[in-house]
Amino acid sequence: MTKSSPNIAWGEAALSRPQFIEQVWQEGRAAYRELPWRNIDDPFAVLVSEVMLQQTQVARVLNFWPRFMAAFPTADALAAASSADVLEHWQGLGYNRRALLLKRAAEVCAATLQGQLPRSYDELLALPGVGPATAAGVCNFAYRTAAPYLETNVRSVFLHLLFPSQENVADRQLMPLVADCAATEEPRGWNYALLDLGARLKAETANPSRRSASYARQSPFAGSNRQKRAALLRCVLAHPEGIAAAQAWQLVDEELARAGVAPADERLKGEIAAQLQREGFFRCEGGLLRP
DNA sequence: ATCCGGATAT
DNA sequence: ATATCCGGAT
Repeated sequence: MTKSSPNIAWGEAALSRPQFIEQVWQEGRAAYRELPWRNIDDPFAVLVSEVMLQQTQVARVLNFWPRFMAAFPTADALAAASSADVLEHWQGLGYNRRALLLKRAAEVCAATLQGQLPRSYDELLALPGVGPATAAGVCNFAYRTAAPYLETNVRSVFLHLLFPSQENVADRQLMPLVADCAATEEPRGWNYALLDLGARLKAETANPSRRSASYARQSPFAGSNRQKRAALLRCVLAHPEGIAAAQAWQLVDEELARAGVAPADERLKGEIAAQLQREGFFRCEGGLLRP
């Protein structure tokens, strides 16, 4: 049952493979969203959009992708830019690590591929900050070469149509179906249809992806390490000439206080600053935190 | 107060 | 396997 190749178990629903594919094409096309990073062949521009769309919704990315691409139009440009400049353009998008990883990916392309992006899924996957979904996104959308693309909107479509009542559905169950459908003549259009139908389903009904085994609730932001990390980074970026750690933390504590959040204790402050340095967000030179 | 969302390090 | 990483909208 798990192996018979043309007749893999097609979810739990009474929907055949051709019926499923037809329905996704029909409803996905009807729900089509025109987005600035769509229908372009430039793999770097697509990579930037895919990385921004990791853990960040379309509405937010719309405010950032055009400005980012104007500032860093090519992998060479991003590789040559300062981390501070790149992080500045990322502020407000969240999960700042992604910006550093994207810049490192650009540096790999600049150093080893004359500024071009790799063509193959496996080589894309090897780039910093590029996982299975992002690598598949670049293949499908930029190169129009088919690759199984499984992210939240796609997951929602498969769960809604093929696992309508099952809870805790693992990606391991979904992936064979996604891969089966991915073998198409039109990988770009097919995956746009999946994304757009998924987005429509979420707008109309309870998020089907909540029935995914990998769905996780977030811990609260207020009072979190994430909040303090982000505030410290913003503070250091605002002082290009460098700022003493104690002074930076005083400014951060004031900002937290305005948000009704207690200041971090000294031990935590040290750990957060050290962690950010280790990850490459800034350096400590002559007692000054410097982007 | 609750919601949304991929990759990486351990 | 599990913990961690952001911020705005609602």
